[in-house]
Amino acid sequence: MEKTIIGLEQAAQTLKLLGDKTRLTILGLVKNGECCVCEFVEVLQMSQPSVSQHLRKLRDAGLVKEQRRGQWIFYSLNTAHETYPIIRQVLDQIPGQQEKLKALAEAGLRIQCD
Amino acid sequence: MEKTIIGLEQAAQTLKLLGDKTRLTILGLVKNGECCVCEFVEVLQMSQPSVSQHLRKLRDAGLVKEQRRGQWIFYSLNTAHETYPIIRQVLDQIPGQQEKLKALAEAGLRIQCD
DNA sequence: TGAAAATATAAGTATATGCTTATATGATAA
DNA sequence: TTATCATATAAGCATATACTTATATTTTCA
Repeated sequence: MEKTIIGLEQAAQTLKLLGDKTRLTILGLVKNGECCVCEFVEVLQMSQPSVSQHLRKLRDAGLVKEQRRGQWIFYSLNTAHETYPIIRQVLDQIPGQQEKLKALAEAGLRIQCD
Repeated sequence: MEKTIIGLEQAAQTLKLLGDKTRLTILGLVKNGECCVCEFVEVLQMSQPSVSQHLRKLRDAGLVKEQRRGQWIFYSLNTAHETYPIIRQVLDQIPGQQEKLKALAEAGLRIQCD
């Protein structure tokens, strides 16, 4: 009656990526939409290279996808990935990060592209 | 509408513990019952000190609890812990480890105490 | 074309992690 | 009490991780 999709090894690798406060916050931020790197930098209050390196790990594992729009690169959850169900479960059980994006928007720092 | 119980920091710390193949297997093994250390050693095919060290991490974080019975120490899921819901969700999404315990039982290596 | 902005990558470093071997503790049985 | 079994702990070591600073790449705009 099990409907396990991913193997234990891949689950462990995915959970290791989630087991970091910065990356977990990043995933919480893109839970309902996309963000660009400078927004992560602003919200997380950490250096741009450090943020980029975390994003690369998430992207290499397929957990997020990137899309360039102009000079910005936007990251979003890769809902098509096989690990997405487990990630969704986890994200639904931790505090939402939406209010941080709201604060960004109120400060006029949210990036909007057309 | 969020019913998040644990904070992001604690979630990250818990997920880091789950992000290891050995520990994830251990949790899978105690998903439906308790096991003693020698059973973990047998199933995982790794050294006893290494297993003990993983168990200590899980116990220190409160994810599992231990109970001594005779010369054996049995470990089981700490269902009362605040991180239990998230752990349960994860365990329900990875392959079960029950068949390994079944193999142990058939080999007459399962520990039974009264 | 050239400068500036956004992002990525590389290299270096300090700390964390997971194993090993050796030893300690605690319970049982002779 | 002494030996043995099950488990825990300590110390040492190799690798992984997450940051820093410096530099490269790509896009936009003047």
